[in-house]
Amino acid sequence: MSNVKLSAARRQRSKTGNGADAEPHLSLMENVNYDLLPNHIGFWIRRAQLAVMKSYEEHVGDLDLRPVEAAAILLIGQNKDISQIVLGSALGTDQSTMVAICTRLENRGYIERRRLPEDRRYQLLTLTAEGSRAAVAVRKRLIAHNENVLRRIPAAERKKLLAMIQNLVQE
Amino acid sequence: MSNVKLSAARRQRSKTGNGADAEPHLSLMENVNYDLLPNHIGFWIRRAQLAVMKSYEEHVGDLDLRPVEAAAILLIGQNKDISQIVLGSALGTDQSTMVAICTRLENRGYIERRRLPEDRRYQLLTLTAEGSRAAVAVRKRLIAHNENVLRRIPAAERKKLLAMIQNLVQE
DNA sequence: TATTGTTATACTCTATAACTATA
DNA sequence: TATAGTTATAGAGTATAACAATA
Repeated sequence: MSNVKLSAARRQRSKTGNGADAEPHLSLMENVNYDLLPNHIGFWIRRAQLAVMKSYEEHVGDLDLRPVEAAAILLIGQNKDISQIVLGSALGTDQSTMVAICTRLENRGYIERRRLPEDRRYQLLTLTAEGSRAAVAVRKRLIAHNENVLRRIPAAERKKLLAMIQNLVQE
Repeated sequence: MSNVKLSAARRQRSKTGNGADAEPHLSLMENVNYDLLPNHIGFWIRRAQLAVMKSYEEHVGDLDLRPVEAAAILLIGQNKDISQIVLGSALGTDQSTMVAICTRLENRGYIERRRLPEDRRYQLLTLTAEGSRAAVAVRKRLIAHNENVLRRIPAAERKKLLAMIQNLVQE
Protein backbone atom coordinates (compact mmCIF):
# COMPACT_ATOMS: atom_id res chain seq x y z
CA MET A 1 0.00 0.00 0.00
CA SER A 2 3.07 2.19 0.20
CA ASN A 3 2.40 5.46 1.89
CA VAL A 4 -1.12 6.16 0.80
CA LYS A 5 -3.75 6.60 3.46
CA LEU A 6 -6.74 4.42 2.89
CA SER A 7 -8.93 5.32 5.78
CA ALA A 8 -10.52 8.76 5.81
CA ALA A 9 -13.98 7.43 5.16
CA ARG A 10 -14.75 7.34 8.81
CA ARG A 11 -17.84 9.13 9.87
CA GLN A 12 -17.56 12.29 11.88
CA ARG A 13 -20.89 12.31 13.56
CA SER A 14 -20.11 13.18 17.11
CA LYS A 15 -17.93 16.22 16.90
CA THR A 16 -18.71 17.26 20.43
CA GLY A 17 -15.77 15.33 21.78
CA ASN A 18 -14.33 16.10 25.17
CA GLY A 19 -10.88 16.65 23.78
CA ALA A 20 -9.80 13.20 24.84
CA ASP A 21 -9.68 10.12 22.66
CA ALA A 22 -12.33 10.93 20.06
CA GLU A 23 -10.72 8.63 17.47
CA PRO A 24 -12.68 5.50 16.55
CA HIS A 25 -11.52 2.39 18.24
CA LEU A 26 -9.55 0.71 15.46
CA SER A 27 -7.24 -1.24 17.71
CA LEU A 28 -8.76 -4.50 16.55
CA MET A 29 -7.03 -4.22 13.23
CA GLU A 30 -4.70 -1.42 12.43
CA ASN A 31 -3.03 -3.12 9.52
CA VAL A 32 -5.48 -4.31 6.93
CA ASN A 33 -4.23 -6.65 4.23
CA TYR A 34 -5.54 -5.12 1.04
CA ASP A 35 -4.86 -8.16 -1.14
CA LEU A 36 -5.18 -7.26 -4.82
CA LEU A 37 -6.58 -3.80 -4.31
CA PRO A 38 -3.33 -1.80 -4.27
CA ASN A 39 -2.58 -3.05 -7.79
CA HIS A 40 -6.16 -2.85 -8.97
CA ILE A 41 -6.70 0.02 -11.36
CA GLY A 42 -10.46 0.18 -10.81
CA PHE A 43 -10.00 0.61 -7.08
CA TRP A 44 -7.78 3.63 -7.62
CA ILE A 45 -9.85 5.13 -10.39
CA ARG A 46 -12.81 5.11 -8.05
CA ARG A 47 -10.86 6.78 -5.28
CA ALA A 48 -9.45 9.27 -7.76
CA GLN A 49 -12.96 10.19 -8.80
CA LEU A 50 -13.92 10.77 -5.18
CA ALA A 51 -10.89 13.03 -4.79
CA VAL A 52 -11.81 14.88 -7.96
CA MET A 53 -15.36 15.39 -6.75
CA LYS A 54 -14.10 16.74 -3.46
CA SER A 55 -11.75 19.17 -5.17
CA TYR A 56 -14.53 20.20 -7.54
CA GLU A 57 -16.77 20.97 -4.62
CA GLU A 58 -14.07 23.08 -3.03
CA HIS A 59 -13.03 24.98 -6.14
CA VAL A 60 -16.18 25.22 -8.24
CA GLY A 61 -18.90 24.42 -5.73
CA ASP A 62 -19.93 28.00 -5.06
CA LEU A 63 -21.14 28.34 -8.65
CA ASP A 64 -23.84 25.79 -7.86
CA LEU A 65 -23.23 23.88 -11.06
CA ARG A 66 -22.73 20.16 -11.28
CA PRO A 67 -19.67 19.01 -13.22
CA VAL A 68 -21.70 18.08 -16.27
CA GLU A 69 -23.44 21.46 -16.22
CA ALA A 70 -20.13 23.29 -16.01
CA ALA A 71 -18.83 21.25 -18.93
CA ALA A 72 -22.01 21.98 -20.88
CA ILE A 73 -21.59 25.73 -20.40
CA LEU A 74 -18.03 25.47 -21.63
CA LEU A 75 -18.96 23.52 -24.74
CA ILE A 76 -21.98 25.64 -25.61
CA GLY A 77 -19.71 28.66 -25.34
CA GLN A 78 -17.22 27.14 -27.75
CA ASN A 79 -19.85 25.66 -30.06
CA LYS A 80 -22.61 28.18 -30.68
CA ASP A 81 -25.85 26.57 -31.84
CA ILE A 82 -24.78 23.07 -30.87
CA SER A 83 -27.80 20.80 -30.61
CA GLN A 84 -28.76 18.96 -27.46
CA ILE A 85 -28.04 15.59 -28.96
CA VAL A 86 -24.58 16.53 -30.17
CA LEU A 87 -23.80 18.06 -26.82
CA GLY A 88 -25.01 14.93 -25.07
CA SER A 89 -22.87 12.82 -27.33
CA ALA A 90 -19.82 14.99 -26.59
CA LEU A 91 -20.37 14.75 -22.85
CA GLY A 92 -21.22 11.06 -22.78
CA THR A 93 -24.66 11.84 -21.44
CA ASP A 94 -28.04 10.46 -22.39
CA GLN A 95 -30.59 12.43 -24.39
CA SER A 96 -33.15 12.50 -21.61
CA THR A 97 -30.53 13.54 -19.08
CA MET A 98 -29.57 16.40 -21.39
CA VAL A 99 -33.11 17.73 -21.24
CA ALA A 100 -32.94 18.22 -17.50
CA ILE A 101 -29.48 19.74 -17.69
CA CYS A 102 -30.47 22.21 -20.40
CA THR A 103 -33.73 23.07 -18.69
CA ARG A 104 -31.89 23.91 -15.51
CA LEU A 105 -29.36 26.07 -17.37
CA GLU A 106 -32.19 27.75 -19.24
CA ASN A 107 -34.14 28.47 -16.06
CA ARG A 108 -31.08 30.05 -14.55
CA GLY A 109 -30.77 32.32 -17.55
CA TYR A 110 -27.48 30.88 -18.78
CA ILE A 111 -28.62 29.47 -22.13
CA GLU A 112 -31.32 29.91 -24.72
CA ARG A 113 -32.92 27.19 -26.78
CA ARG A 114 -34.35 27.74 -30.22
CA ARG A 115 -35.51 25.37 -32.90
CA LEU A 116 -33.51 25.10 -36.10
CA PRO A 117 -35.90 26.51 -38.77
CA GLU A 118 -34.72 24.10 -41.48
CA ASP A 119 -35.35 21.10 -39.22
CA ARG A 120 -37.50 21.90 -36.27
CA ARG A 121 -36.57 18.71 -34.47
CA TYR A 122 -33.27 20.26 -33.42
CA GLN A 123 -33.02 22.37 -30.32
CA LEU A 124 -30.04 24.72 -30.72
CA LEU A 125 -28.24 26.02 -27.68
CA THR A 126 -26.49 29.34 -27.16
CA LEU A 127 -25.17 31.18 -24.14
CA THR A 128 -26.97 34.29 -22.97
CA ALA A 129 -24.94 37.30 -21.88
CA GLU A 130 -25.24 36.03 -18.34
CA GLY A 131 -24.23 32.58 -19.53
CA SER A 132 -21.10 34.03 -21.11
CA ARG A 133 -20.19 35.66 -17.84
CA ALA A 134 -20.79 32.34 -16.11
CA ALA A 135 -18.56 30.62 -18.66
CA VAL A 136 -15.70 32.94 -17.74
CA ALA A 137 -16.13 32.05 -14.08
CA VAL A 138 -16.43 28.37 -14.89
CA ARG A 139 -13.21 28.37 -16.91
CA LYS A 140 -11.33 30.11 -14.15
CA ARG A 141 -12.57 27.73 -11.45
CA LEU A 142 -12.05 24.62 -13.55
CA ILE A 143 -8.45 25.61 -14.23
CA ALA A 144 -7.84 26.09 -10.50
CA HIS A 145 -9.60 22.83 -9.74
CA ASN A 146 -7.54 20.96 -12.33
CA GLU A 147 -4.34 22.48 -11.03
CA ASN A 148 -5.30 21.41 -7.52
CA VAL A 149 -6.00 17.81 -8.47
CA LEU A 150 -2.72 17.59 -10.38
CA ARG A 151 -0.69 19.50 -7.82
CA ARG A 152 1.44 16.51 -6.87
CA ILE A 153 2.16 15.49 -10.45
CA PRO A 154 5.21 17.24 -11.88
CA ALA A 155 4.25 19.36 -14.87
CA ALA A 156 6.49 17.31 -17.13
CA GLU A 157 4.57 14.13 -16.32
CA ARG A 158 1.02 15.39 -16.66
CA LYS A 159 0.78 14.82 -20.39
CA LYS A 160 1.90 11.26 -19.84
CA LEU A 161 -0.70 10.71 -17.15
CA LEU A 162 -3.52 12.05 -19.30
CA ALA A 163 -2.35 9.96 -22.24
CA MET A 164 -2.31 6.80 -20.14
CA ILE A 165 -5.75 7.44 -18.70
CA GLN A 166 -7.06 8.11 -22.19
CA ASN A 167 -5.64 4.73 -23.13
CA LEU A 168 -7.88 3.16 -20.51
CA VAL A 169 -10.91 4.79 -22.07
CA GLN A 170 -10.45 3.99 -25.73
CA GLU A 171 -12.77 1.32 -27.09
CA MET B 1 -8.52 15.45 -28.62
CA SER B 2 -6.01 13.35 -30.52
CA ASN B 3 -7.44 10.06 -31.64
CA VAL B 4 -9.78 9.29 -28.82
CA LYS B 5 -13.43 8.78 -29.64
CA LEU B 6 -15.68 10.91 -27.55
CA SER B 7 -19.06 9.97 -28.85
CA ALA B 8 -20.28 6.45 -28.08
CA ALA B 9 -22.93 7.68 -25.71
CA ARG B 10 -25.49 7.75 -28.42
CA ARG B 11 -28.63 5.85 -27.69
CA GLN B 12 -29.35 2.69 -29.60
CA ARG B 13 -33.07 2.57 -29.23
CA SER B 14 -34.30 1.81 -32.70
CA LYS B 15 -32.23 -1.08 -33.88
CA THR B 16 -34.76 -2.13 -36.48
CA GLY B 17 -33.03 -0.06 -39.12
CA ASN B 18 -33.59 -0.78 -42.81
CA GLY B 19 -29.90 -1.29 -43.43
CA ALA B 20 -29.61 2.20 -44.83
CA ASP B 21 -28.39 5.23 -42.93
CA ALA B 22 -29.31 4.31 -39.37
CA GLU B 23 -26.65 6.59 -37.88
CA PRO B 24 -27.89 9.63 -35.96
CA HIS B 25 -27.91 12.79 -37.96
CA LEU B 26 -24.82 14.51 -36.62
CA SER B 27 -24.11 16.53 -39.73
CA LEU B 28 -24.94 19.72 -37.87
CA MET B 29 -21.70 19.53 -35.99
CA GLU B 30 -19.19 16.82 -36.61
CA ASN B 31 -16.28 18.59 -35.02
CA VAL B 32 -17.02 19.69 -31.51
CA ASN B 33 -14.59 22.06 -29.86
CA TYR B 34 -13.92 20.48 -26.48
CA ASP B 35 -12.29 23.55 -24.95
CA LEU B 36 -10.58 22.64 -21.66
CA LEU B 37 -11.92 19.14 -21.41
CA PRO B 38 -9.13 17.25 -23.21
CA ASN B 39 -6.67 18.52 -20.61
CA HIS B 40 -9.05 18.22 -17.71
CA ILE B 41 -8.14 15.36 -15.43
CA GLY B 42 -11.61 15.07 -13.91
CA PHE B 43 -13.19 14.63 -17.30
CA TRP B 44 -10.93 11.69 -18.07
CA ILE B 45 -11.16 10.13 -14.64
CA ARG B 46 -14.91 10.05 -15.03
CA ARG B 47 -14.69 8.43 -18.44
CA ALA B 48 -12.10 5.98 -17.12
CA GLN B 49 -14.47 4.97 -14.38
CA LEU B 50 -17.20 4.33 -16.93
CA ALA B 51 -14.77 2.16 -18.89
CA VAL B 52 -13.80 0.31 -15.72
CA MET B 53 -17.44 -0.32 -14.86
CA LYS B 54 -18.09 -1.67 -18.33
CA SER B 55 -15.11 -4.01 -18.13
CA TYR B 56 -16.16 -5.10 -14.65
CA GLU B 57 -19.60 -5.98 -15.92
CA GLU B 58 -18.09 -8.04 -18.72
CA HIS B 59 -15.47 -9.84 -16.66
CA VAL B 60 -17.02 -10.15 -13.21
CA GLY B 61 -20.70 -9.46 -13.87
CA ASP B 62 -21.79 -13.08 -13.89
CA LEU B 63 -20.88 -13.40 -10.21
CA ASP B 64 -23.68 -10.95 -9.42
CA LEU B 65 -21.53 -8.97 -7.03
CA ARG B 66 -21.12 -5.24 -7.11
CA PRO B 67 -17.52 -3.98 -7.08
CA VAL B 68 -17.65 -3.06 -3.43
CA GLU B 69 -19.03 -6.49 -2.55
CA ALA B 70 -16.29 -8.23 -4.51
CA ALA B 71 -13.70 -6.12 -2.73
CA ALA B 72 -15.31 -6.90 0.62
CA ILE B 73 -15.09 -10.65 -0.03
CA LEU B 74 -11.43 -10.27 -0.88
CA LEU B 75 -10.63 -8.29 2.25
CA ILE B 76 -12.64 -10.50 4.58
CA GLY B 77 -10.76 -13.46 3.13
CA GLN B 78 -7.41 -11.83 3.84
CA ASN B 79 -8.46 -10.39 7.21
CA LYS B 80 -10.38 -12.97 9.19
CA ASP B 81 -12.56 -11.43 11.92
CA ILE B 82 -12.29 -7.93 10.53
CA SER B 83 -15.05 -5.74 11.93
CA GLN B 84 -17.59 -3.95 9.79
CA ILE B 85 -16.29 -0.55 10.69
CA VAL B 86 -12.70 -1.39 9.86
CA LEU B 87 -13.79 -2.96 6.59
CA GLY B 88 -15.84 0.10 5.76
CA SER B 89 -12.90 2.31 6.53
CA ALA B 90 -10.65 0.23 4.28
CA LEU B 91 -13.11 0.39 1.42
CA GLY B 92 -13.97 4.05 1.82
CA THR B 93 -17.58 3.16 2.52
CA ASP B 94 -19.99 4.47 5.10
CA GLN B 95 -20.99 2.46 8.17
CA SER B 96 -24.63 2.28 7.21
CA THR B 97 -23.76 1.25 3.67
CA MET B 98 -21.62 -1.54 5.11
CA VAL B 99 -24.64 -2.96 6.88
CA ALA B 100 -26.48 -3.49 3.61
CA ILE B 101 -23.40 -4.94 1.92
CA CYS B 102 -22.70 -7.38 4.73
CA THR B 103 -26.35 -8.36 5.03
CA ARG B 104 -26.45 -9.20 1.36
CA LEU B 105 -23.25 -11.25 1.57
CA GLU B 106 -24.59 -12.99 4.66
CA ASN B 107 -27.92 -13.81 3.02
CA ARG B 108 -26.08 -15.33 0.10
CA GLY B 109 -24.14 -17.55 2.46
CA TYR B 110 -20.76 -15.99 1.76
CA ILE B 111 -19.98 -14.56 5.17
CA GLU B 112 -20.84 -15.05 8.81
CA ARG B 113 -21.21 -12.34 11.41
CA ARG B 114 -20.55 -12.85 15.08
CA ARG B 115 -20.17 -10.47 17.97
CA LEU B 116 -16.79 -10.10 19.61
CA PRO B 117 -17.35 -11.53 23.15
CA GLU B 118 -14.96 -9.07 24.79
CA ASP B 119 -16.77 -6.11 23.22
CA ARG B 120 -20.16 -6.98 21.88
CA ARG B 121 -20.43 -3.80 19.84
CA TYR B 122 -18.15 -5.31 17.23
CA GLN B 123 -19.55 -7.45 14.47
CA LEU B 124 -16.75 -9.71 13.22
CA LEU B 125 -16.81 -11.02 9.68
CA THR B 126 -15.50 -14.29 8.30
CA LEU B 127 -15.94 -16.14 5.03
CA THR B 128 -17.97 -19.32 5.00
CA ALA B 129 -16.73 -22.29 2.99
CA GLU B 130 -18.91 -21.09 0.16
CA GLY B 131 -17.55 -17.60 0.63
CA SER B 132 -14.02 -18.92 0.30
CA ARG B 133 -14.94 -20.57 -2.97
CA ALA B 134 -16.48 -17.30 -4.10
CA ALA B 135 -13.30 -15.49 -3.14
CA VAL B 136 -11.30 -17.74 -5.44
CA ALA B 137 -13.63 -16.91 -8.30
CA VAL B 138 -13.58 -13.22 -7.44
CA ARG B 139 -9.80 -13.11 -7.45
CA LYS B 140 -9.60 -14.83 -10.82
CA ARG B 141 -12.17 -12.51 -12.40
CA LEU B 142 -10.70 -9.37 -10.92
CA ILE B 143 -7.28 -10.24 -12.27
CA ALA B 144 -8.72 -10.75 -15.75
CA HIS B 145 -10.73 -7.56 -15.43
CA ASN B 146 -7.68 -5.60 -14.33
CA GLU B 147 -5.61 -7.04 -17.15
CA ASN B 148 -8.31 -6.04 -19.60
CA VAL B 149 -8.53 -2.45 -18.40
CA LEU B 150 -4.73 -2.11 -18.54
CA ARG B 151 -4.31 -3.99 -21.80
CA ARG B 152 -3.11 -0.95 -23.73
CA ILE B 153 -0.65 0.14 -21.04
CA PRO B 154 2.77 -1.49 -21.47
CA ALA B 155 3.61 -3.62 -18.45
CA ALA B 156 6.65 -1.47 -17.72
CA GLU B 157 4.48 1.64 -17.36
CA ARG B 158 1.70 0.28 -15.20
CA LYS B 159 3.46 0.88 -11.90
CA LYS B 160 4.01 4.46 -12.94
CA LEU B 161 0.35 4.90 -13.84
CA LEU B 162 -0.83 3.50 -10.53
CA ALA B 163 1.64 5.64 -8.63
CA MET B 164 0.47 8.78 -10.41
CA ILE B 165 -3.20 8.03 -9.80
CA GLN B 166 -2.42 7.34 -6.16
CA ASN B 167 -0.84 10.78 -6.09
CA LEU B 168 -4.17 12.25 -7.10
CA VAL B 169 -5.85 10.54 -4.18
CA GLN B 170 -3.54 11.40 -1.31
CA GLU B 171 -4.84 14.01 1.06
C1' DT C 1 -20.57 10.25 26.82
C1' DA C 2 -18.57 7.63 22.89
C1' DT C 3 -18.66 3.83 19.56
C1' DT C 4 -20.60 -0.08 16.61
C1' DG C 5 -24.12 -1.39 14.26
C1' DT C 6 -28.95 -0.81 12.60
C1' DT C 7 -33.05 1.18 10.38
C1' DA C 8 -35.57 4.46 7.85
C1' DT C 9 -35.19 7.77 4.75
C1' DA C 10 -33.58 10.87 1.22
C1' DC C 11 -30.60 12.47 -2.20
C1' DT C 12 -27.78 12.36 -6.57
C1' DC C 13 -27.00 10.73 -10.85
C1' DT C 14 -28.40 8.44 -14.60
C1' DA C 15 -30.91 5.49 -17.71
C1' DT C 16 -35.21 3.20 -19.89
C1' DA C 17 -39.74 3.41 -21.98
C1' DA C 18 -43.37 5.65 -23.96
C1' DC C 19 -44.59 9.61 -26.07
C1' DT C 20 -44.68 14.24 -29.42
C1' DA C 21 -43.36 16.67 -33.31
C1' DT C 22 -40.98 16.65 -37.11
C1' DA C 23 -38.85 14.76 -41.11
C1' DT D 1 -39.97 4.58 -40.50
C1' DA D 2 -36.40 7.31 -38.16
C1' DT D 3 -34.71 11.10 -35.28
C1' DA D 4 -34.66 15.10 -31.65
C1' DG D 5 -36.56 16.14 -27.81
C1' DT D 6 -39.72 15.42 -23.80
C1' DT D 7 -41.88 13.30 -19.74
C1' DA D 8 -42.55 10.00 -16.23
C1' DT D 9 -40.49 6.68 -13.86
C1' DA D 10 -37.20 3.59 -11.87
C1' DG D 11 -32.84 2.00 -10.46
C1' DA D 12 -28.05 2.13 -8.51
C1' DG D 13 -25.27 3.88 -5.22
C1' DT D 14 -24.57 6.37 -1.36
C1' DA D 15 -25.18 9.28 2.64
C1' DT D 16 -27.65 11.47 6.82
C1' DA D 17 -30.32 11.16 11.08
C1' DA D 18 -32.24 8.88 14.81
C1' DC D 19 -31.80 5.05 17.43
C1' DA D 20 -30.29 0.55 20.26
C1' DA D 21 -26.89 -1.98 22.43
C1' DT D 22 -22.69 -1.85 24.53
C1' DA D 23 -18.79 0.14 26.67
